[in-house]
Amino acid sequence: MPATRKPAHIDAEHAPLQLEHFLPYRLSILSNTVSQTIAMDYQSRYDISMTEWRVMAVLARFEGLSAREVAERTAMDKVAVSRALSRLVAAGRVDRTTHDNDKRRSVLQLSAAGWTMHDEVAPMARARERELLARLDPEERVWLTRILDKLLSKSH
Amino acid sequence: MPATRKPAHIDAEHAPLQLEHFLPYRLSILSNTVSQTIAMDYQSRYDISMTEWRVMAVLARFEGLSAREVAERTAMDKVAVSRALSRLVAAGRVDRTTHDNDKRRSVLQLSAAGWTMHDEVAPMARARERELLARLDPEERVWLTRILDKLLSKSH
DNA sequence: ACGTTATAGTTACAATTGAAACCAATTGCA
DNA sequence: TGCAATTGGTTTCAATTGTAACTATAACGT
Repeated sequence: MPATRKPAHIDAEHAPLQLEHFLPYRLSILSNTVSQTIAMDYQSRYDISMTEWRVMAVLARFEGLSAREVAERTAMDKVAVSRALSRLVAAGRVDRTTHDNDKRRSVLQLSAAGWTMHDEVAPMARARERELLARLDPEERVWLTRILDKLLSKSH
Repeated sequence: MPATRKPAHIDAEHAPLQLEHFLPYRLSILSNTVSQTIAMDYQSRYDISMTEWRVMAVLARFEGLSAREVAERTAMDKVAVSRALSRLVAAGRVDRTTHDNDKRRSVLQLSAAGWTMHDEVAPMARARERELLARLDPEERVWLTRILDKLLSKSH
């Protein structure tokens, strides 16, 4: 138990950062904790990574996307999407065909097995989200949504 | 420009996740964006990673920590800390000695060069944090702090 | 004091990730 | 047309990270 420690510099000479009050650091800790909790749910049961799950999630909502479109919607880069897809296709969770009018593009959709898995994982993910939100008052939940909307909006 | 796309399933049969409204996903995007912006500031100027910067930040506040204590305060695991430290010591930014009464423990502190760098980077990091917070109203900033305090508190 | 267990930190090896180069198909346009 | 530039996607190689094993020292229990 390392109790309170003497700060290196009591004077403001160096003005060191207080990590535990530094917003970027706090966001990083929270995000990692939350994502890891959810990831544990599916990584143990199914053999799937967070990136693969995100790809499946967008394909559940939008059928027939190309890999590039998946990349856009998941905020992943195209290499990561390519790798996730090759695993998903190999595992039989995603069907990949070629676009009729553009042989470069792939046309992606969940397979039957992919849907089955999705329908098991999606409720778990939502349950974790609810758990998290349950720690806030209704009022706080509204503010959080509003704050994230602002901070995530592209136009600065 | 892929306009609005037809959802794969209009009926609630599969209840797909809406990633863009899913809290864990939004936290992840925000956290990554923010951290990367700050990291760009120092990665280009100095040759240093985010983990190394975090180690320096805690050593700026608390002199003479051991590696394990650094790990605790940065929420990094001990291997990551060990690696960060070996680079920092090699680069002459951190001085490492051995604890008098326990030869296993290291005693760490920023070197003069480390302090110089710290004093240049810390204000930049704070400036980025201010930039981010400037996008919120004062009221929202208060709520955000309160919400993060709650979500980060250990006792669930 | 002595053997067992625990702790601090590093090393080694595998798995993951990132960046650049690459291939193939398509588009733009002289 | 035909050829340069662009786009969709994959591959390759290096760098980063994660996990387990390991070394050295210290603490504990008898």
